[in-house]
Amino acid sequence: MGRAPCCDKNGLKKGPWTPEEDQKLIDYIQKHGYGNWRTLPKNAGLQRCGKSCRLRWTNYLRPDIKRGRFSFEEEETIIQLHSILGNKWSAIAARLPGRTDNEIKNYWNTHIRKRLLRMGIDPVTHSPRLDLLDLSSMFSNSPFYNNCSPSSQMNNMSRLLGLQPLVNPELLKLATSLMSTQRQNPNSSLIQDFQNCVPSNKDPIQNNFNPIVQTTQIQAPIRNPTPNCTTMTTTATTTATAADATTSTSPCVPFFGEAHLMEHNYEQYPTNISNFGDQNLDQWQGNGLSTEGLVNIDQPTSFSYYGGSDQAFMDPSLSDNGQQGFMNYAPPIMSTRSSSPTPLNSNSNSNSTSTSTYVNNGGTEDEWESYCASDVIKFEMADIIDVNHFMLAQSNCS
DNA sequence: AAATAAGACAACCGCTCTGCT
DNA sequence: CAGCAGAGCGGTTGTCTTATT
Repeated sequence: MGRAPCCDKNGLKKGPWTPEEDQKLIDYIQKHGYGNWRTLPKNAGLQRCGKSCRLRWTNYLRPDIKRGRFSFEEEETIIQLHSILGNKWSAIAARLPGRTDNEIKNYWNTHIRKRLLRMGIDPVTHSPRLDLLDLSSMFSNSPFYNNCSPSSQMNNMSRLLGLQPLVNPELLKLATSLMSTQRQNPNSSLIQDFQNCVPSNKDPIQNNFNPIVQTTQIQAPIRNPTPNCTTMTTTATTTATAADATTSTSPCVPFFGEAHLMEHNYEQYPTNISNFGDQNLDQWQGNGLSTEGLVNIDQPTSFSYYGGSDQAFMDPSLSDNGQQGFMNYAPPIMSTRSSSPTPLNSNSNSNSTSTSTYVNNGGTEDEWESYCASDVIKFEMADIIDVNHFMLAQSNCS
């Protein structure tokens, strides 16, 4: 038996709401509260269906709705959260007080999405749209290319994409090795393991996404800089969901990290994604990968951006007494251009001063776009940590 | 100044999922 | 377990404003 329609459509008004209708709805809800949307319009004297009333209330009339243009900070937050949560507009809206999911969705589709596309950023993956530039096929038939090492191949591609300084050659080495492995043996268990690590996405665009990016995604640095801090490990050979994640409070020991990842003996491919240590980070930076513009997501107070100094990393004192599985990582999250050196989501009450770094102090359009391009090291946070956990921690501290 | 196109935003539609009874 | 209400989502349409011709 099918579900009964939410309303009898006959005689019910559609289209834009009039001020009178708005007032009726507001008056009724102020008197009786909302709920039972099916009977509400009749009781309120409205010729609307309950769903329409609910949407009008939640998207427009609610007293805590903030109208007006989105600020840079809000835009930053949307992009960050979207890179973590995807199209979970309500979850994103929950982190943007006064904004509704519909409003954010519309803003995303009409502004942010278009802008990212113009800049060559895939708004779904938040990564450069290498899928549109399948350069590997351009080179794959070239003797020059075939004689190159995988890292050289990727470096060449990166140069063509203007990404040269942004990607750790060692990471590229692995990625390209994986590519070649995949070419030679598409059913390679290693490739499957990698793909298992990368969250499946029902979005066909993402499903078609170039595995170059996907395989590099899991290698973003996760860092635990101090002893006795909470670490989080995930199982790389399974889908790395939050349920798979385990935490421990054991002293931070050197983790397998990048060097381990670079093992070309794929039989020994690590089963744990662990932290990205100082040495690795230094190497990362030494290879020209700026930490600026990378997001420190472990802070329970808010997102913030790495400033480039070590102080910008996690302070155990901020990690909820080590009970939370916070971790630092260099995620896909890009920084949008900031017009002023204002800490992103700076919370005046936050004790995260050491991590309240600034959004790309330069602030030119080119710089902003280059940060977007650096997003090649996308890290699908949502499948690594429990986003709700993270969000809860955030709200606990806000 | 008028017509048209483009952009932005509000609202709707159809569907799935969840929680409650 | 079935039925219902509500929430949420992606996609789409309608309306209004602004820019362009």
